[in-house]
Amino acid sequence: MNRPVSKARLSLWLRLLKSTRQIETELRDRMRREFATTLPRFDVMAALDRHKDGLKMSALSSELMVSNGNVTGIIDWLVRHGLVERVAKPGDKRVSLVRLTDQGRAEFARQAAAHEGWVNELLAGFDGTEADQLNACLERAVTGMEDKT
Amino acid sequence: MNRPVSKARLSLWLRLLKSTRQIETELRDRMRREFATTLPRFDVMAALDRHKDGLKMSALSSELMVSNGNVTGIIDWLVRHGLVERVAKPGDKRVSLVRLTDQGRAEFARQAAAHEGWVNELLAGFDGTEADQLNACLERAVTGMEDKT
DNA sequence: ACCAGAAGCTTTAGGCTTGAAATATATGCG
DNA sequence: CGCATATATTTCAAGCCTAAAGCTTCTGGT
Repeated sequence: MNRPVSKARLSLWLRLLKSTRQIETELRDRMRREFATTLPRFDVMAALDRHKDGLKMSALSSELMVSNGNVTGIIDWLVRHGLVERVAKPGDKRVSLVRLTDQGRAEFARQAAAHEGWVNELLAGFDGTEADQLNACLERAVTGMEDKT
Repeated sequence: MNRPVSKARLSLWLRLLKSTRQIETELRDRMRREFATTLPRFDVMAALDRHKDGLKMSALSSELMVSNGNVTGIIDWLVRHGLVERVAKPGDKRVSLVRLTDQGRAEFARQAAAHEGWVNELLAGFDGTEADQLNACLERAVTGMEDKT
């Protein structure tokens, strides 16, 4: 039927979008019901947990691929609730490093365990090999994309 | 290194999220610069273009996998700008069918052509076979997911 | 030392998104 | 018919997100 490659790529893009949205919806729902929190807050805490010695706001937003100003509000909330603290960086008053409090670390550990279980369940359709292959495939293809933007 | 399968799935999920976000960001940017519009508006118009004889609001939101109330505001905007019209369904005053106007159809055709080109360019890292395989793989795995939700 | 420009963060305006409540209409059962 | 229940949509409050503008602080060249 002579389907041009651009149609195949468009289909793939729509599928990618749909799958991601479906999984995200399910995870958001469980996060809300089980922990009364949101996915963006969880994502921020996950990034901070990966960087125990603190992250700059700009590093945080680029790691999460969201805009700079956006993170401010989420961090404000986490600080208000005692899960995160801002630490002035000695020698540069512009920078505020941000990191989990002990309470934040404990809370995150609870959430992360559940989260990993949910993802494992939702992606049960992929076995280990398949998951690794897909991961590599996406990484390769989308990494090459960055030049063009 | 005995990496459990749940870690592979978690990695895949993070990769999926990151790739999708990256592509979405680029598409949003181009839509804004070239057509002064947004991705959600484009998505709505695309759905309406696929259903020439009109869609119920509820069918629209379920097709796009977004919440019911959400679509109302987007449709309001499109109606205000003459791209979409609401048509009462005879025999059921609750329902309002919604469809593209001639102007909407023309505008969408312009945008869709550019959009397909952009996707084709951004996903150039996948050849046709690979795109089809990935598409099928995602469809299979995520379709099986739906039971659990 | 001065100061132009860069770097880091926050604020703001506008739009998207959700879940829940509210409104309006339809349907079926007694 | 009369009314409970279901269906279709909108409204609402709260939170997420972006781009752009606005602070403050640093840095390097003169």
